[in-house]
Amino acid sequence: MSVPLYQAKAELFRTLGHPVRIRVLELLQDGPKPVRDLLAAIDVEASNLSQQLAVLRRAGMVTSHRDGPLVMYALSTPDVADLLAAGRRILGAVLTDRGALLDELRASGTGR
Amino acid sequence: MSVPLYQAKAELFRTLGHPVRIRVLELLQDGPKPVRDLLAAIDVEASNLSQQLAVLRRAGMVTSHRDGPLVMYALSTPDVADLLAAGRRILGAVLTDRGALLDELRASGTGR
DNA sequence: TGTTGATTTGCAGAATTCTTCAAGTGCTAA
DNA sequence: TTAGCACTTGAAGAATTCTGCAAATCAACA
Repeated sequence: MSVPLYQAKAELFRTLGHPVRIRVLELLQDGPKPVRDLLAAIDVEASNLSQQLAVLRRAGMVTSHRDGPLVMYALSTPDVADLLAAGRRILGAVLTDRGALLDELRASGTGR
Repeated sequence: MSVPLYQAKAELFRTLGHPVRIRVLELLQDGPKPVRDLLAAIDVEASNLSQQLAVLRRAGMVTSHRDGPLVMYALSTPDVADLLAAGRRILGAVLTDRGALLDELRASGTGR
């Protein structure tokens, strides 16, 4: 398999590797939203949000268009929702393993 | 939703945001493998591979154990395969959109 | 035409992540 | 017990990514 392909895959995941970007995508799962709403929901500076939106745009994960005074954003494909769901599942699996480990650690006596 | 949760999700995806780490996970989909095999398949320095394996281990995505002179690695949960598959799907969607855009760009005449 | 609200852009410094080199550990077999 | 794979760890410099501030753009409206 070609190296550039691995590169592309890595970049795709890296695009999701930021809390603000994840939140934006999750909010957009419910449908298109103007920046103003994202800003109200996320607690980040406007310029920072805009930078993160630019990252998502460059990666082709969202699209935007101006609607009067507002700029609307939307997921470019509903597949994004699948990816987020898959992420949630793994996080669940990993965290419960961690939890189990933590319990085991505590039960083992001396701790740390 | 709590901020640490978004942090955790972002870290999960960020873990996948590296070509070598992606390749390792894809290779491990076929079953456990010793480092030596990964090294033969990936074209990266041993110490670098080891660093990337450590990242995957810390994130809880793979587990390792020594088997005689070799160290074996395995996916910690098969859910990882789903995530990779979801990634492939989105990459497909995004790249075809890009392709379409590129075609449109070319057809439009002046280019750029 | 002058303002104001909404969003983006350009940057600089801080923080992270990558890559590589050198050195260290664990196991096996001569 | 020494030699030699198989891997991991530590550390430093290079490269990339984040964050916030100031300034610019764009539309609508008084």
